[in-house]
Amino acid sequence: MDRKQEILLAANKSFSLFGYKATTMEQIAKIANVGKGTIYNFFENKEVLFQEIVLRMIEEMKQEALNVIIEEAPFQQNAHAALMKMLEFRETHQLYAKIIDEETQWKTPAVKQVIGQVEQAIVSFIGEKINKYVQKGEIRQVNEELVAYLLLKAYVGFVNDWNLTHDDSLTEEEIANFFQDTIFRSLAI
Amino acid sequence: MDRKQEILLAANKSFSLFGYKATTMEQIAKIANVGKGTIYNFFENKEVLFQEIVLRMIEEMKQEALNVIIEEAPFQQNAHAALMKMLEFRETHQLYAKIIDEETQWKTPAVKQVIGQVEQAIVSFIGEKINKYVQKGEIRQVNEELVAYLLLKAYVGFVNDWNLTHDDSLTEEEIANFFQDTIFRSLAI
DNA sequence: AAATGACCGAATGGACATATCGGTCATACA
DNA sequence: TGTATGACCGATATGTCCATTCGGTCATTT
Repeated sequence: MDRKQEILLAANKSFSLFGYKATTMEQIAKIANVGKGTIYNFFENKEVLFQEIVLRMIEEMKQEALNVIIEEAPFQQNAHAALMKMLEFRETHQLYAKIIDEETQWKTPAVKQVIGQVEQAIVSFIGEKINKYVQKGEIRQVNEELVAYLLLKAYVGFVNDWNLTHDDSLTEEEIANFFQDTIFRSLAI
Repeated sequence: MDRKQEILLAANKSFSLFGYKATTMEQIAKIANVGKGTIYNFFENKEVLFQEIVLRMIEEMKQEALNVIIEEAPFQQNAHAALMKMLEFRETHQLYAKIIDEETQWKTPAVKQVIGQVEQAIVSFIGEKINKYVQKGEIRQVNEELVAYLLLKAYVGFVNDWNLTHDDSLTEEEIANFFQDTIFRSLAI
């Protein structure tokens, strides 16, 4: 397999297992079976490597969402299906939320930038989809950025934050049905 | 004025100005014009003092909300009015979010407990109001806890988190109208 | 009975030495 | 000639003192 892929896999494994700070470039190199210097042939630095992994995860998630969206299906059905698909990866999302949170506490501008990029990537993807259905005339005219932002915050809230103050998680169905019943519903014409 | 009130005022001022850690009990005592020991006649420890301040702020907010709610008015109007009233205090809310966030980074169970209490107090207040309108038959039957939780997360999201990735804040009207247009709207029969 | 500040032990922060890590680059290698 | 590599370097983190500060107590005062 090509070295870049190996490095990404190794880094992903190490970040997931030990978090950002506790992962060293040497460790990644060892797992990937490459020299430390090789990593720097592909990635500018540790921060960028991490960013690349996160951004690739988002791309994967976009693809997963697109795979369950049926062009001719009504908005509600597609929204529900896409959300259920995302929820299949909720543990992964929680894990990355935790790692990014660990990074956040440390307040460098680079971290803020990563968070901004992640948020922007997700919000603009959701925003585009919302917009498509607005144009189709299937849902009301709304500020798609605000709706997308709300959806993201709600998702993180129920998948991640909820467990901080509640003993048991909400099930995928509870979450998806609730979204269906509130936010998605409010968009209907 | 009674000493407990003086202490609360002094502590509030100091926490707001310097944050939790940088505020010392001696400092509070000095501002309040009392001996340090006196504080401990009213509050078990620093953590509890802070908690008391936050919980009192929530009580104030509840009162402010109740003051603008008109018993006979429709749900949408009251929800909008209450939200607009809360938004008058958004800077204060942001400030306390920051202080609590500062505390959070430090991960003691006591902090988690405070956060839990704050969340629970807010969610159960909103939940009760939601429930009232459900019983009146003005809004759909929904899981009031989930709706309240969503409203809280959305509020914090737009008032607090939004500014982390955007240069300019949303106006009170933008936020309130958006809520009206999405979450509140979805509750209508 | 309530208020207080001297007092205590624990926690914090500063200073300094050491270790570790991110990142570079001269060399090896293909 | 271009890619891979690990020894090397400077910066940052970690560990270790010790002095100071702070949260919390309590004997004394009011």
